[in-house]
Amino acid sequence: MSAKQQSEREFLRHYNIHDYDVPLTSVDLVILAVRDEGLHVLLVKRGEHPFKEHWALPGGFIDVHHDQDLQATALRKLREKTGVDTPYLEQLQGFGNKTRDPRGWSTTFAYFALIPSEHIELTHGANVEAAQWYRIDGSSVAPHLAFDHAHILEVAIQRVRNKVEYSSLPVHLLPETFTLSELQRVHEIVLGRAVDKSAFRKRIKEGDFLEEVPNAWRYGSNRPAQLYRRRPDRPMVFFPRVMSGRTEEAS
Amino acid sequence: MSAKQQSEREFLRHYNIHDYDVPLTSVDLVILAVRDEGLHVLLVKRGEHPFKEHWALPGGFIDVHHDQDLQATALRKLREKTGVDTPYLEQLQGFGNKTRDPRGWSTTFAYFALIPSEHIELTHGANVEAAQWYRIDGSSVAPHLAFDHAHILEVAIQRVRNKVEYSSLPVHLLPETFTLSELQRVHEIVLGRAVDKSAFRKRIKEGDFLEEVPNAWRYGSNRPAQLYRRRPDRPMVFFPRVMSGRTEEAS
DNA sequence: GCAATAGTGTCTTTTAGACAATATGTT
DNA sequence: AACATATTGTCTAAAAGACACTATTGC
Repeated sequence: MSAKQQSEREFLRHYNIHDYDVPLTSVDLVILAVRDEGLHVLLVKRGEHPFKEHWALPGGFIDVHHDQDLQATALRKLREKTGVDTPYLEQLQGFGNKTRDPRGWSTTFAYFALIPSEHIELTHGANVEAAQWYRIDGSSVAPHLAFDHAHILEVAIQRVRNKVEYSSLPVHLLPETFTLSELQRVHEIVLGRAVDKSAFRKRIKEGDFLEEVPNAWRYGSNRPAQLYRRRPDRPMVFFPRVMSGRTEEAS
Repeated sequence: MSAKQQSEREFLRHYNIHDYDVPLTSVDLVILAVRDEGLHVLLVKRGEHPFKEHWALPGGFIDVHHDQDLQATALRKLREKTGVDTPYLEQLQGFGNKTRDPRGWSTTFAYFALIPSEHIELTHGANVEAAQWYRIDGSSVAPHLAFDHAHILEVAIQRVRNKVEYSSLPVHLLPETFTLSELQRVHEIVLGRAVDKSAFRKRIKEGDFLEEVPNAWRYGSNRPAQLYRRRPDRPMVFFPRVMSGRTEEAS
């Protein structure tokens, strides 16, 4: 072993994180789903201090003994609350300051997850009294949430709305298979405005991140619609142009 | 005081962060500048363990007694290294896992800063032996950096390259006043390819985030060029379309 | 005048938006 | 056939790319 390594080893032997004043570090989740023609976020009622009895984003501390990385912490929390195992999960942003948590300097890594609304069973984990879907109306903010969670939620909604304009993100709000009209509807719901059918379909086909499910159709009292599914090899597509959206409101 | 508040107060009296196993939390900075016709990142040589003597991104721990929030920590670090006080500063992403730091589970909030290359004085703060500008070539990664800093740098470069395509970001790499040609050159340097003059100028004017400096010109052995400066009321502009960039390499 | 860079104009290409037309199922 | 929604086509509009042209300085 080199002298350099020896020296580093010596340093580590005496290092103890408890000797330092460090901030709290947590992971919080903005879990989004489309249900009942509206975008919804999952909130939980806190069962423990601080902010006991307040509604909050699901989240918690990193388990330094079991979590491999931040994403693992986020996935663990998501699984605990929803049972969903393979969502679309993306880091939103970090938040951290002196005042957001009464316990002291605190930071959080906020993630957002998109999940298909079907077959979600809300489970009440430890420290949680209740969980519920809260509808996102316009750009209005949620009611009074614990910590700075109202702010985090706002940032998340903005990010998702924005990303819908130029990426294939919204497919993750739909189940395995879906029709183009259903996909268009999801876009309209998230954006809060109508989208031109023809332009939308041209754009999606151009993006080439979907494939037809052979011989699979959605039937109704009208012409059947082709079912599509995501192409697993194209997890995310970015369009070179945003939907400029001069179109009127969604119906 | 309500029973609820009483209860929360009681909880906080007994709370002590040192009772828990928590991860390390730091803030790291990717400081970028254009100098000598190339994009450069500021690296420092670590003076302390771990990774003593290794090159790393500047950064450090949150000072829970003095820093108000994460941004303040980042600004403090930036000021310590460069003397720059009002850069463009944006949070890049959080990174955190079990293995990135030999001291144990560790997280970092990575920021990137864009600074004009003029009049930067590199200062060696505490725990730092040396600081230097490292040139970013193509998409190649930096040499062996401490921790996962090579990865963080890579993500930062990607983010900046991407953002240059659809936003007014690059003005922050230039001094107070500059010509459109100089701005175009910065775009070309960051993107690594040539940009069409006419299209570029139309786009910039369309964006309307610059204003002419009255009666201010850059002289040379050619036609003088109008000097421009940022419009303070339009800190960032996003274009509805990316520069698709079918153009050849930069000269 | 010549070199060099600043700045503009014109034509083409691409893709979204508007909106009409056609297709195919159910009732 | 009537209806409802799926799917496609046609025309227009907006903005970028290619590239040529003009403008203004120093030498």
